[in-house]
Amino acid sequence: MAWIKSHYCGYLSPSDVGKEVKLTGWIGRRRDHGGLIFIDLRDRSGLAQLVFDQPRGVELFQLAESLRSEYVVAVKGTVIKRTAENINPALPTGEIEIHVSKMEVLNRSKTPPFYIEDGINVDENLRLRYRYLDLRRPEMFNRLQLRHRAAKLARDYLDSYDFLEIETPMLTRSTPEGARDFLVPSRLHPGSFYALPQSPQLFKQLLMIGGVERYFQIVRCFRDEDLRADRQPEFTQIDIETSFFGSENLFALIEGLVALLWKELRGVDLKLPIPRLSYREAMDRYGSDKPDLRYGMELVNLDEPAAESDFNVFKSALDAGGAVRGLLVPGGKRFSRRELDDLTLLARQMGAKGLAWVFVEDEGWRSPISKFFSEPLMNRISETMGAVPGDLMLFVADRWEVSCQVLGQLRRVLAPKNISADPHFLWVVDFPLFHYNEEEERYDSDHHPFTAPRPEDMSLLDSDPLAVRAQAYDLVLNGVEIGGGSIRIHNSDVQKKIFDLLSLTEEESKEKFGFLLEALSFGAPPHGGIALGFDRTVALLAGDDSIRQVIPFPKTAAASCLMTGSPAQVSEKQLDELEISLQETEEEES
RNA sequence: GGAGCUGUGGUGUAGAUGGUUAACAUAUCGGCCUGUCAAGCCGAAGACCGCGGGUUCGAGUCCCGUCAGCUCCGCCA
Repeated sequence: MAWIKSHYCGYLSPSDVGKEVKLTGWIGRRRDHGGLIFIDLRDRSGLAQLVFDQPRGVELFQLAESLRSEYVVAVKGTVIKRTAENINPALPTGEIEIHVSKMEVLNRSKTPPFYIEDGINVDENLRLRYRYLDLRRPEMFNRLQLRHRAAKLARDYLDSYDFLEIETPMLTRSTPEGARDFLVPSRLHPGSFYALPQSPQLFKQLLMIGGVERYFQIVRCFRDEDLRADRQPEFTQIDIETSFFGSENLFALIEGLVALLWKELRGVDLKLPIPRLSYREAMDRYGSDKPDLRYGMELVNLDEPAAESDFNVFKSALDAGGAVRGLLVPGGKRFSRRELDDLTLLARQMGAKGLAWVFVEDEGWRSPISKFFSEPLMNRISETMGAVPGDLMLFVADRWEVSCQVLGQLRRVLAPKNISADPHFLWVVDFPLFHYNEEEERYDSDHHPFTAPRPEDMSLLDSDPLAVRAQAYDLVLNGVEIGGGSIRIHNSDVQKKIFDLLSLTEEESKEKFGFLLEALSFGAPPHGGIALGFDRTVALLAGDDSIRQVIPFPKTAAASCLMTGSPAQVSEKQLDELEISLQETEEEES
């Protein structure tokens, strides 16, 4: 029997009744009644019920009796309409079944270690070790399919705007700053190493200088940092770069793309344009540079009333140029002393010196700090916060960033339980160009060293670098950063100046980035771009919390692959060819 | 680098305060069964409780260490 199927199992319908079909797939559940056997035949499309009984041939029936889970078979049979009482409304193909006339077992299978079906509850360990079995589960195949469709939509969309998909090197050079690089030793240059790209950043800029004008790439990136539910050592970006294309054009382009994805893949109509918040405002109102706008609980500025209190913690923070911010927790009276202690601990871990709390009751404040506040002041603060009896108010007084960030973290922890999954997109713009690196005692790029300052802030580069705003932007969805980009520096003098401010010596910047500085001096067009985190985007489209769900073969939290056993040791010969010797591992003496 | 949670037949779980034959469901194997779709009924086999120490007359249970998975902090331009 030829193994080409005439139909997919899951797409058979009453309109196929009477047809002779050829099906291929895997054996799912088997219901053996002795003289009558029902078998769910599964392929990537879904299930169809096969029926075997004695009168249709003893040999075929015996073969059907020998079938076990995950055997691979090809069958030929007739699509039959089920009688009314035998219809299974829970199954898309529940109105029909296949009366098999011929069957070939193409392969047998060991008993799988877990059920090949949706909604299973097994250790992720097992799923990762047997990922190929996990991928047979419909919900996993659907994720692969969703990912494919998202990629295809993005490609076609960008193609329609004249973007070219262009590949860039995977073996490139290590650059300072940014994440830790994955290094690849060079055999032809012993002692030298390639780095896998953290992103194609420099290459896409060089493509702009190369006259491409509109580039994109759905590309793997590598960062040797610790993992999270939304971070893998290798991940995929939709990487975009354009020339002669200001940030407004870029926003419109990306908004069109995400609207297309959500429309086609989720049936959701996004309201465009996507709202924008400056970094400053996002921090001030939500305590985060990627706020989740699906719920309120905005932070409240209490600088003025706090200054009038006798509470030294508030006053000294304000005197030092800091800020006092409040977070209202509606109905927060249910919090126990112990839960408050946990919140305080969290606040301390986030860098706050402490956390002040106030229960608002009918009689007024119940709080360890109430003695520092007059009655009118307490009322004024409650009013500013919008608090009513039964609510809990949390206050942090510290440096502005700390006050905001700590309460922003608490806002996330204390978020309402049943927030909708509706997509709330947001652009966060006007990031600072630099932040101060206390450890290294120098300025670091907030985004990356090729980000252009806002033109009106250029003069601040010399006087107050930390006040310079960048032409950088992040795309945020429901509290998740799904993309970020910037307008780049296209002038070699400005680029030199930035390198200088980053405390890169002329020698260093020439050594590491000389090719870029030279390229910028040959008529570099104004350009800029963005990269969307493809794994995160697909995970959000799929409604998953972890990007591992939408990556076919992901790594564990310790960055290993449980299926292949990578990373693994290599042979002496391989190391010799690379002139690499391993250090003796130090045995602990105890 | 740090913190927390988890680890018991193939799988998912139960095993208060330490007590001798580690329980249940499901899967598996065998038998019966012609309308099931989580098929049903009967029976069988299957676990040295992640690993290594320790405390104890006695450890799945308590202690220490270690490994693995997950989550978070640091880290991620």
